[in-house]
Amino acid sequence: MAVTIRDVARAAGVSISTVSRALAAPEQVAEPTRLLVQATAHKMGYRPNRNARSLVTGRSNSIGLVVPDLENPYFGSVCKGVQARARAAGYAVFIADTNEDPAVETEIVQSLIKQVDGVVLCSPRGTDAEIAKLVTQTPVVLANRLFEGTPSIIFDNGGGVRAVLRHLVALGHQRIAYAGGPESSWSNGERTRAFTGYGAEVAGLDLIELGNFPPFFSGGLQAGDLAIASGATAVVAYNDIMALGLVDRLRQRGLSAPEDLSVTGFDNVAVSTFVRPNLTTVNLPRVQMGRMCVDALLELVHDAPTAQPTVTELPVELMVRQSSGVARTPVQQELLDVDV
Amino acid sequence: MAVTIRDVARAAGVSISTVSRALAAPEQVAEPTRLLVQATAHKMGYRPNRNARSLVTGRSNSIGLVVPDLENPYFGSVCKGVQARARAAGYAVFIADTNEDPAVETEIVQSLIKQVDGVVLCSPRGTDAEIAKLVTQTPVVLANRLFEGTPSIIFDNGGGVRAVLRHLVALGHQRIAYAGGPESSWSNGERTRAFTGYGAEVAGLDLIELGNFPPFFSGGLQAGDLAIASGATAVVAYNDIMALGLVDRLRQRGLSAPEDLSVTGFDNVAVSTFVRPNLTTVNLPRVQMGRMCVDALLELVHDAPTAQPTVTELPVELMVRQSSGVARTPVQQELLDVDV
DNA sequence: CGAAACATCGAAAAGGTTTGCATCATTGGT
DNA sequence: ACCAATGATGCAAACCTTTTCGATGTTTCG
Repeated sequence: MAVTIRDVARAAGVSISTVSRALAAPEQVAEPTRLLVQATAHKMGYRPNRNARSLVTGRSNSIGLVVPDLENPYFGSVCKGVQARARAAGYAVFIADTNEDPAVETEIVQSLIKQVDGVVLCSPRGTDAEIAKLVTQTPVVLANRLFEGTPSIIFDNGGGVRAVLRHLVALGHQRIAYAGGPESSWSNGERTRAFTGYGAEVAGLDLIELGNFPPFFSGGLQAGDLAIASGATAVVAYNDIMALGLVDRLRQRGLSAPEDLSVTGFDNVAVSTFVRPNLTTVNLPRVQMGRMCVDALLELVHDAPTAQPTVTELPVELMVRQSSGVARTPVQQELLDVDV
Repeated sequence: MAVTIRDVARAAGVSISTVSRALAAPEQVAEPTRLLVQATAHKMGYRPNRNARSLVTGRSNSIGLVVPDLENPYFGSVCKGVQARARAAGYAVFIADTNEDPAVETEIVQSLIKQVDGVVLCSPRGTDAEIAKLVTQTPVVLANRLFEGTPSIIFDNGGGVRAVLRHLVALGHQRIAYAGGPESSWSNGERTRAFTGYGAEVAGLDLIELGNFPPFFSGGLQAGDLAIASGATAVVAYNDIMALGLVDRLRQRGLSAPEDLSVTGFDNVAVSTFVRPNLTTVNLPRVQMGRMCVDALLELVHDAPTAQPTVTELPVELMVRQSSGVARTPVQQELLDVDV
């Protein structure tokens, strides 16, 4: 059915090996032969069987991409970057959605390993032990997660949080709350740490952790009431969707952002500019993260022994928009005075 | 390095073929042997080399998924469905993002063909001729597009539009505008046709086409002014994001939905419930679409000769929310009277 | 002119799996 | 007790390619 290298060889009157070389390593075969072979191959529409090639070379020219949830636009962006860069490098991309389930994650990765040259693990939910086991089996690059000895691409979460806080402080906020994401999330840990750490850097701040919430709209609704009750004048949300929920809960309670409470998000997902008030948030270069993951992975695949694992921290950018404003002075601050 | 079928065979004290059968065709091997082999294979962490398998069977057990834009949550959902179902069936998924570019689309599909058993083409932007050529080369299932002789999964666009219009008419709207999406979009064609067609079904309606707009927030902003100028009391937008833009433009002009103008969307993307007013829209079961694409494709791959191409129309659901309300009677209708 | 280096190409192995066919044992029927 | 049928398992070919190694013929240099 399909035309094989054998057919080409016969048609061109040369050996199989010559055909292989004429196409893969042209400099190793004499000009006339090379031209003949290339012409015949092209005329017959010959395409090397990638499976056969992979079987002998041990390389598949494809990579795996594992994400927790394909429906989440956050990961969609990363996927886009990964796919684009991989394609440019001649690699195909296997995609896997773990449904946020660590068990599925390990299982799915295991089944991928055999058919790819390496894996990009995006925001992995698995334990360190699981990752440790994985990295012994195949080249791995981590996104949004650190693991000793494995190349990682991460965002400057700390820088983002500090930029937000600096911005809020400049607006006169002193009592600021943080509405956290999932406890198991690595980036939430980073952001929480940066948040509380900022208290030591800047004197006179009153930083409140509201707790951990599901990183969805509903989580923001929950956090909203706590934020109001906390007496804070500004809330930093773990991500944009939560910030949206927060803003909405404020409105439900007859309050509004930024007049009564400043609200900030994280991620800068598209929707943050589609709503009123536009969300002040931190832009994360997600597509670029995808691209860099591929770069790091291919480097690992090719120069495996020499390359030393590095962690790349991508710069983030504060996007000041409408949901943050000057701290309100009235009621709440007076209450605070009473408190003291 | 990796554990092969040979290792398992040696460890279990059986032949290679027995191992192969014990795992792939368990009914062909005696109970005790089967259990022994399965146990050893599992213990050793044996995973069949898919390349070797594909080489001999001629099947890759993987499918290709081609989408216009991975960053678009619409396609993210479809991807999720495709991936989940494919995985359940033991198939891996190659993903490809065409960047909405027809040229890239054909190019990328061609490079995929040789390494997959079939392709799911989601909302293809290419011409019919390109699709015609493609379907001769590999099993193909189309999503959001019809092509003679090729299985397709589509949404009941017409039903969705009619449901929206029925809803608006019930609210007293008579002069209704449609803000179209890209001219080249198949589903926009369907929706436009249903929109204009509804005028014939229901007497006394005044249906206005505002034109074609980019299916983004910016497109909605553009359409907003035209909608206001049209004197319509309700606008049906091609999709949710445009509807968001429309609502925002209304607000910028000092108007609001649904008081001054009812606005409806299409797709029911997550964000449509995160905004005020919540968007009245049409829910499309996108994840299910992904699943059904895989079902159709695998059927095609397995029973190729017998199966006759079918088009499956997925039911949609009108989600009535806040952005649509009773038609306003004042100013605009009086102006209309003058007009007549 | 001879030998060594080189350029070119072919033969053959290797890669891991599936599967048709052969073999062997067991069972049931006569 | 023998034969046929059935069931379980092993043998070996085949899938298509890359790549090592060696063979052959050619050039270069001393």
